[in-house]
Amino acid sequence: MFSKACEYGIRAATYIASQSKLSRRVSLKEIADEIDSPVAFTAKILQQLSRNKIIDSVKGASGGFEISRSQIDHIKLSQIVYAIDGNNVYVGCGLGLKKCNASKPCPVHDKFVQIREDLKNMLENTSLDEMTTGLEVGLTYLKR
Amino acid sequence: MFSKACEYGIRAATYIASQSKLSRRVSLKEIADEIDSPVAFTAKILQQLSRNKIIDSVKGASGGFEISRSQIDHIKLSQIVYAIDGNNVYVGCGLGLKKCNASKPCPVHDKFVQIREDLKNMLENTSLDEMTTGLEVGLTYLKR
DNA sequence: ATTTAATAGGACATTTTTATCCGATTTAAT
DNA sequence: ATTAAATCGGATAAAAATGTCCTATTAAAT
Ligand code: FES
Ligand code: FES
Repeated sequence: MFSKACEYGIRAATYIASQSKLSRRVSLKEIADEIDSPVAFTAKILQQLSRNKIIDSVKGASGGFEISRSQIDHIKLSQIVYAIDGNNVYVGCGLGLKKCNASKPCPVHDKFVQIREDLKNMLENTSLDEMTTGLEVGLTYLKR
Repeated sequence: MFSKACEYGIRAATYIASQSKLSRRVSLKEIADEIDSPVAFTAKILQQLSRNKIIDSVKGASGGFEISRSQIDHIKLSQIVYAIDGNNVYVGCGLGLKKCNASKPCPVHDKFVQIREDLKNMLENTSLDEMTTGLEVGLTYLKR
């Protein structure tokens, strides 16, 4: 569904958001540990998210990653997925045809578009804040 | 969503089914041409489908690939996806946690499982025969 | 000023996926 | 029997995704 990079990206952003809500800036190492991801690879993904203004990075001693309260409320999963995996999940054909388009559809077009739209709507309607609510009370997890 | 191999596999099986309904056995070359896929790679995928009893292969001169009428009616997309991509699309966590399980769910579990189940149901309820119906009348396509 | 702890980013390595090549085998037709 | 047309299967190659390493840069603390 999503690339590994994207999965790590969502988990990382969610963890950063959860800690930012507690006014804790977090380090790369802590993030990788908390989401069970490879440290150096996670660093690359955090850079991408930072360049895309999804998270904030602070360099130097006592630096780390954080997300502002307003961003926590406004950033949706769809933006993270788009920043890392691009738009294929939103517009690509389920059978890999060069274009997905109702004027020359593949045999699963109608059924697939429904599912793709459901996924798109889910991602567009899920904020980082919503991602953190279960975490805070121990109902959901970022590793297992 | 699906691997390239799986996309080619579905398209190939659909094309073979459509021609088998016309009592035409088709060659690897013709299949690759009709679904716009790399010939040698497609050969590997057809072997997989053949070993999994999803299509029949006939060796030797005038050989090729075909699907029996009863198989066309009862093979579902889910079986093709499973044969090539395994079961991750049916049971995997959307955020890549090692296991997806309601007892220790990731933050998107509930929403993701819904979409995953919709996709699963769609694949389980779409037969190869249904895949071919639009093709036959020029309403759907396997390349563009 | 120096040290220390952190991210940034380029280069490199490994693994997986995608794709190609070629000889072996099978079967129909001659 | 020989030839031709086809799949089978192993080896290899190329590309993409995933992962690692190292140096530069930044900024706080001393
Ligand atoms: S053309 Fe295949 S999903 Fe739209
Ligand atoms: S635990 Fe992530 S989708 Fe179920």
